[in-house]
Amino acid sequence: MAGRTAAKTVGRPREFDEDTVLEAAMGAFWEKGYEATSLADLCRCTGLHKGSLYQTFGDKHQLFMRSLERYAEEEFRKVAAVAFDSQSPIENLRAVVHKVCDVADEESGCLMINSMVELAPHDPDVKQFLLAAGEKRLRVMSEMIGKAQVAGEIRKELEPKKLARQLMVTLAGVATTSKGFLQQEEAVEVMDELIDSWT
Amino acid sequence: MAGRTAAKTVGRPREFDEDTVLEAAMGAFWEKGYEATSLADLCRCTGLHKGSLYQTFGDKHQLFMRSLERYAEEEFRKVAAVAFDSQSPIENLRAVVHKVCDVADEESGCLMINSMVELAPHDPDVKQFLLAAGEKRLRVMSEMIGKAQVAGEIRKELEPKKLARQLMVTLAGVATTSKGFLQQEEAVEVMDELIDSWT
DNA sequence: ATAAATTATTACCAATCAGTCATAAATTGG
DNA sequence: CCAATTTATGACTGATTGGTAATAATTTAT
Repeated sequence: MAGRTAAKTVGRPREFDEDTVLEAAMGAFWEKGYEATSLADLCRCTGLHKGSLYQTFGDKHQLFMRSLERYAEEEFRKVAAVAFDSQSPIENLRAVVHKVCDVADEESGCLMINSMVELAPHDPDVKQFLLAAGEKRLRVMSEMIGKAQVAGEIRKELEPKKLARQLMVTLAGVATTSKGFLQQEEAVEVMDELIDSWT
Repeated sequence: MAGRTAAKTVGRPREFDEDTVLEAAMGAFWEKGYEATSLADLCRCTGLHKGSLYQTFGDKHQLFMRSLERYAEEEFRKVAAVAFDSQSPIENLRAVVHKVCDVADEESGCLMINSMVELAPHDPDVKQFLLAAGEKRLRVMSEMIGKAQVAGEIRKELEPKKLARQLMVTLAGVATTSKGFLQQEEAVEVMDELIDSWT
């Protein structure tokens, strides 16, 4: 099995770090959207020539998918990192939701939501990926809500699945309205008020 | 002042109805987004040559703004039309919200929300227009919520402005997730559950 | 040193982009 | 009929699009 660093291979070695390049490309797609980001833009922000970009990632669409996947992983990691800070399940839920609200401190929003709006209806790859990512997040939130109910912090007559869906839809709304129409503090307030109504 | 029908003027008469053309253009922007809609697309769906398009509406961006304005007016008209059907203020509010949920029966979503995500952060004209449209809708909803409180249908300790914001953010979430991730009946359920939590 | 393999760079491609312009056609007013 | 005016049409831009191919550079293995 190959080690974590690049195995010695024949041929001219790469002069760039694939992950660094991917992050730069992701940033461009995140800020401007898929259609509005040209290959020239991607070359500019990665420092690579288009030849290298194509050789490494394939075409623009494949590079985008890699960017989207990378974004989703990174976002999940950041959010999950605060999911066990407290002993109180509902506080953990709040922490997770607040973390998602970090999208609202810049106007780029969330790459997943941006792509859902711009691409999902006409791009099967994007749609399939976002469906899976959404289901995963829905599962996690349902679980957290269930735990909070066991701890007596959320009313037991409410269905975790429905509450999780409520949470997801509202968070999607936060991600879209954060593009210059809702301050971060307002986003947090909106989410807190929703969760408060469950106690 | 000119009458409502085209005043007799010198020169070759138009062979198309400006409003019909505008509606066709709006449909294209709605379905594919601004960047992904080319002038060739617009010519195809309107039946006009680009020369006529430019002479009548100016450039692509102006045509888009006209489309967006038209969409906003039409949407508001449709929604407002059901705002007085019942004697019960909260039922009227529900009817309005359900009407907005009509966006969820196709995957094109809402042109205003689509534009908010795709364009608002980098297009001052779009942002300004959407800010005004959003404030108007927030005002209307606050008023309706206030009336429902007077009628004793919504708890009086809740602030209408905050509830209206809650409604708007959740509706924005419905519009984005309706692009293949949320069924219309689910959208209605989400909105109803939110309003139920206020009673 | 040389061959093989891989990457970097440049030149190049057809297609499409938004936008303009000249011309033809159709109307009204005189 | 003729002049003025407006619209319809298609030809025409230069720039940019995503994508490819040829060549130069750099490495390892022999």
